Amino acid sequence: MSVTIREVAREALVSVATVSRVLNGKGPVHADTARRIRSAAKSLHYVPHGGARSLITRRTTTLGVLLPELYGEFFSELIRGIDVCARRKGFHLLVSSSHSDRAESEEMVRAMRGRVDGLIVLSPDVRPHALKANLPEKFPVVLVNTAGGRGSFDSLTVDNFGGAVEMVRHLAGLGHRRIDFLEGPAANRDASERLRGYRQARSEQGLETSGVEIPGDFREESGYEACRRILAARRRPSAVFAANDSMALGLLCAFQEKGIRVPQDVAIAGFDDIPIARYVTPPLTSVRVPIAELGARAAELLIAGLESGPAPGRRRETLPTHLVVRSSCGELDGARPRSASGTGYG
Amino acid sequence: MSVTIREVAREALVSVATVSRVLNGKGPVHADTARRIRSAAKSLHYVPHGGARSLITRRTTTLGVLLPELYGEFFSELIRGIDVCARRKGFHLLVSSSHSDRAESEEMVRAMRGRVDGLIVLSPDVRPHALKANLPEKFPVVLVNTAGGRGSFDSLTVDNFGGAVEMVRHLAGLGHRRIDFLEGPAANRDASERLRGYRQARSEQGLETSGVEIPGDFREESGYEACRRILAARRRPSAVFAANDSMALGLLCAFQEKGIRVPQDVAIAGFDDIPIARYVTPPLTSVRVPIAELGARAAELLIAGLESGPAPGRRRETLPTHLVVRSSCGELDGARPRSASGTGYG
DNA sequence: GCGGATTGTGTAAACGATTACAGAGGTGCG
DNA sequence: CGCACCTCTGTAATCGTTTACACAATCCGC
Repeated sequence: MSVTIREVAREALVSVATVSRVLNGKGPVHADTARRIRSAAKSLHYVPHGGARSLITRRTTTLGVLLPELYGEFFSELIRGIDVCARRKGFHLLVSSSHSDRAESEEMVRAMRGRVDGLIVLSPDVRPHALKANLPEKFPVVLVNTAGGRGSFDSLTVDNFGGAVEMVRHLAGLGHRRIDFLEGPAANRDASERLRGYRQARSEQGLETSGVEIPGDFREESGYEACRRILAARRRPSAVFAANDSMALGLLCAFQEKGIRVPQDVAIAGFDDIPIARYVTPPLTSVRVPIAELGARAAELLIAGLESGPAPGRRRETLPTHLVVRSSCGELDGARPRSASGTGYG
Repeated sequence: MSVTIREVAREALVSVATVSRVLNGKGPVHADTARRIRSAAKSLHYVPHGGARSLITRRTTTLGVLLPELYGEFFSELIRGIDVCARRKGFHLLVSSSHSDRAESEEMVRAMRGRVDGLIVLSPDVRPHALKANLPEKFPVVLVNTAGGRGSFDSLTVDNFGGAVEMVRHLAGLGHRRIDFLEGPAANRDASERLRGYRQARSEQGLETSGVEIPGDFREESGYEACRRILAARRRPSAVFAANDSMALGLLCAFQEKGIRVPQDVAIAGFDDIPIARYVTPPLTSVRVPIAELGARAAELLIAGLESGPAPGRRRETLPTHLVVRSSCGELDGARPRSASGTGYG
């Protein structure tokens, strides 16, 4: 079928060992021989067989990435971050997404054996113990935004809690006393941390608390729907803090259709700072989440662990978030913060 | 290091052949023996080594996906589509993105040897001949939205040309005589096809033609920037057709900041129908591109070719696009088309 | 009780690479 | 000249599987 090292050897009139040496740059080989081998390899379109190679070297130079069903740009940003870092260090990516139930996740974990050197896991469905049961002893794993990474594996999170706290303080600082919160999916770790931050800051600031949490699912549609509940309430909020930007934008759209002015009648804030956030009217105040950096850092951590053997101790890192103030909360008078404020999403 | 089939065999007091037979469900094995083997495998956390296995079976049950540096949701949607289909057929995905120059692309192609059974290629940088030079004879490949797939490989496209034509006709039908076009990146195939469609329909409809094409790069920022050029022109367009939604939204934002009303003062249309398009004010008229289906179809085509040997003839498919009319062009009077109009992006 | 399936299992040869080891030839030095 | 030591190359073992083939035991119909 496809050409092997043996055929290259025959063509160049040498043994397979010498071919291997030339192609991997190891061991001393006569310049003429090397030239002959290289030209034979090229003319035969020889490419070494990854599987065979990894069998003996015990390395695949491939990182596995396990993802849940994800909606929107988070996924692609994260992959991009991981990929950039992995590529720089000479690694490939074996990605598997869209697995929602736990059995399927575990199946994926098993399928990665012998194909990857380490794993980056994002699925909140994969419990640490399930990972352990399906992986070789001491297999390198980095958990990202996953619940209960306690002790077993290296793990990485963004400071969802801190970002939410900061946003609520910002809103309170602008004089808002009643701030509704538009929740994300109940099972989602990021969502619950943002909710926790909101609650903490709300009570810390002594804000109103009656019936101000509205269910949502991170999608534009649910933000749009939330409008109805907000308008139906006896007392209306002066600000709404959505657990992510997509919902904030859905809500913004709904408000504008009803003739409710933002930010004059009600302020809106989001979370994530997706690229479009600064290009809606009014531009959306949000919390910048360094998604690409999160991915890159995960890859970095994993590869470091790969090269230096098992890590000394389990690491747990939290990446900071940053408040991005735009005019949807009335702070600025229509001036649009330009890209000089940092893109990071490019 | 990690447990092999040999250790399972020893534990279950049988030969490796029998273990393999049980785990793959081939050949007759005594029920008791099978039970013993299965329990040994489970207690040892045995997982077969993918590399070793693929070496002998000559199958990896993995599909390679080659992507360029991509911006926005196109990437994640496409991957999702591919993944859903691949998973259903029992395949994994080896993804590689962010390779921009050609040498790097070729390197990636080579790296896939022995790791994947077939390739889905999106990079416009990978010329067909470069593919041929770096792949085994008859290696299954499906090209997606790539220039010059003429003859060599199966290929798949969306009807960018037709979609653009349809949009211009729609705008002309609303009475617009001067329709500016906001271009995508010059090297991008989708962008150039959309431009071609725009030009074709423009001349077909006998519309104005002087200096109405504005450079852009598919990003919000360039749509925002385009506003300046449009306002500086001697004659202003009554409609602007952007080569993608991101730019359309950037332009919309810029217009609104200048107090120019959409659609009363100027109409705006986009291309792609990204989820946010129906949640801006006013909702954006666009062209629906079935990205996820595109990915799914690519995977389907590839897998079909895998299972039935080399395809009879090279196939070339074009997926249809659909006009999605919302109020940004003045057709509707503020009523927002609801998700009943078909999501497909969920 | 005897050939011929049938069933259950083991032995060993692949698959395509890497690499330890050894050997061949040349060089420098005492 | 002999010995140690390079440089260059080949032989063969190895990685963890699958599977063709061989073989033993059991079963069936006569």
